[in-house]
Amino acid sequence: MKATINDVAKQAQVSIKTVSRVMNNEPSVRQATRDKVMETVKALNYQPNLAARNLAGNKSYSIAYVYDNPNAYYVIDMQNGILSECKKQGYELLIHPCNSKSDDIAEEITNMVKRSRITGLVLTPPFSEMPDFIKSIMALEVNVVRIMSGDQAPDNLTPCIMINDHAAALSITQHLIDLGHKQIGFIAGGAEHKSSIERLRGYKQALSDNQIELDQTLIIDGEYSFESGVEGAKKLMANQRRPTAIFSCNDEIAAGALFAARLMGINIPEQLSIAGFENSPFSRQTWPKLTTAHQPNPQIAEQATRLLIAQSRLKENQNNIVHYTPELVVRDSTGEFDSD
Amino acid sequence: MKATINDVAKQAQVSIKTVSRVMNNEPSVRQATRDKVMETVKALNYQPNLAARNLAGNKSYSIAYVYDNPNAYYVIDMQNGILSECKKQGYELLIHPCNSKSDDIAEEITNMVKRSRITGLVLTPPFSEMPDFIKSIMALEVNVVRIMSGDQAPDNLTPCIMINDHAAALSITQHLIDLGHKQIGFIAGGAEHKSSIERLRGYKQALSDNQIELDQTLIIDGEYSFESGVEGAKKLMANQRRPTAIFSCNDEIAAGALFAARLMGINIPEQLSIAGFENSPFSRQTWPKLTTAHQPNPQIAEQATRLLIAQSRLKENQNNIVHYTPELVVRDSTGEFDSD
DNA sequence: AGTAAAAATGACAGCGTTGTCAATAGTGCT
DNA sequence: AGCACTATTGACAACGCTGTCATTTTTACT
Repeated sequence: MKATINDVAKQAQVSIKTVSRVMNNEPSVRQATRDKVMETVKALNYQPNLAARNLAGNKSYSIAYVYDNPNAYYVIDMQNGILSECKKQGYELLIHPCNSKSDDIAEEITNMVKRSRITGLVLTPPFSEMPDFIKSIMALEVNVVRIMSGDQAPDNLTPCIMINDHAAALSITQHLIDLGHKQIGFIAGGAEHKSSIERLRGYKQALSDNQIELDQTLIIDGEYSFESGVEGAKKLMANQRRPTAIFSCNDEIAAGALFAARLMGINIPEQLSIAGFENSPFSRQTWPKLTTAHQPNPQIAEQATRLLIAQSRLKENQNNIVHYTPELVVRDSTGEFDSD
Repeated sequence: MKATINDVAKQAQVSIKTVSRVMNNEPSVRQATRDKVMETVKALNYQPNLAARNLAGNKSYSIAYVYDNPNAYYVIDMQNGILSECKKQGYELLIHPCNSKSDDIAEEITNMVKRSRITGLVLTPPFSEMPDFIKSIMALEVNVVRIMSGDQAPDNLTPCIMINDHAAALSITQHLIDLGHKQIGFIAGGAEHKSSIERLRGYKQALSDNQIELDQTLIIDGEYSFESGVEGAKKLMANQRRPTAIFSCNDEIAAGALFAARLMGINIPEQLSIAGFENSPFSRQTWPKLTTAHQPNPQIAEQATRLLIAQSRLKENQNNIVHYTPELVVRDSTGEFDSD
């Protein structure tokens, strides 16, 4: 039923090694031989057995995406980006959702890497931002690429994709300021997330750049969820100094804030501007549509995978760093400050 | 670095076959021997090499999820469900998003199955509803489980999970009727989706059960998207016989309808009731929250995977069929008909 | 204790590839 | 044609495990 390399070799009247060379696009095969083999491969509909290849070559041509993120849109974007590059380079993808707070998470990943002889790991926050975890993983012979928030890599242990949340948050805040807002609320996404910290930093920087005094009561310690947006907006609107605009740390929070505003009978954007961050699909499915910052996750994932695979082909460390800055997308949830 | 079965055998002073037996939980190993081996396994931190196991055993302990679905929430739910069962049973998951309309899709899947010696495939719509595709895949020695819409399996080629969209749509429509609505619009999800057809059938049945005459102008040929919901609602509200309620074929359409209603200044649910279908996360993130039908996708996926693996252990065909009916979830987007 | 049957263990040949290294064929010269 | 290379090809041993079947040990009886 399933043809093996032996069947192909026999029928094409060459050695199995030659078939192997053709299948792996190795040099030193005469064109005529190559054609003859390829013809037989097609005739027999031969597909190399990956398990055998992995075993013999002691490499797996497979990478794993390790994540702990409840955001379906984010995960799917990452997966698609990784898969797209994997397909190009003939790699397989194993997905590994898991609990980053589990005690033996490092062991869990280690075992997976060993069992499947994983070539490389793609890590997103929070894993990419856990130094001890990174170190224990690096003890294995496995390549790692990290996608994380910040403007420079924390070390050069691995290639990194750095997301400049600081700059992006700065431009969102500047956008609000340009619209005339001076009292701008901020709903954070949780101190355990570097992205939230960086976005807050950008927010503060923008205020300071424009000589607007920072008002701590306008900063809410939230988390990345719809409910948190609801709560945050309620608190902010109950503040003695009511904000005229709210910068929510992501779209989900912003959607929650929108929801809360509606409950309180506040019109968006006439009475309150709300900005999100992420440009997730539902930032276009709210009413009004959200002003936000766009981060091209599939491309980022693809790039990361490219770096990872490139790294795995090298012996020495290269550890490229690539930077991305999410871009402001202005929609209908932000408008001019109207001092009614 | 990485311990092999030989290292374990040597250190535990048994044969590699015994180690193999212990690792695979086979009977006929004395408890004392088993303990001795396990101890050594832990000491050496031995993890069996899956590639070697697959090659030697000529089976892969890995299944693939083949899908073509833009709905991130759905895909993630399915993945998580499949993975959960895979973890329990020691299987790996390969995800394979692809274009169901591509000409050589059957070949693409065939090749993947051959290369990775896939044990089984989990298919969701549209793949599960493509008879020719199913037939050509069944020609391989691969197990398949289908998750699909309908009240009975179309054939008994594979185990199936049947989603009773008809019954669920019937109860949503009945809910609207119970609220006093008689002019109920329907925005469909596209004739290429069995789910949409079944939901429409349920809608019609409910009307007929209640002696409400069917008005074709209240049925809109839409598709499963937010934009389609916007368009559909606009058309319906421009109809000479304006509906007082809209049953949208899924939550995304419903969110679009909600959006359109807002644009037209129509209050929900006072002036118009809107129901969705799916209970996706954003059915809770709209204002007001959507009445919808809940379908426990992760459990369905888990169950499907269980059937798949069970099937793969059998020689003869069992092909179990399991039925699920999504359940009505009443929230705030539907209310009593108010003949203002 | 001795015996037959059952239970536990082991030896060894694959599984379908790739890596290594040797062998052969082809090329450009003189 | 003959030589020294270089390009191409092939033989064969791994890779780390499981399947098969033979062997040894234990158990349950007489």
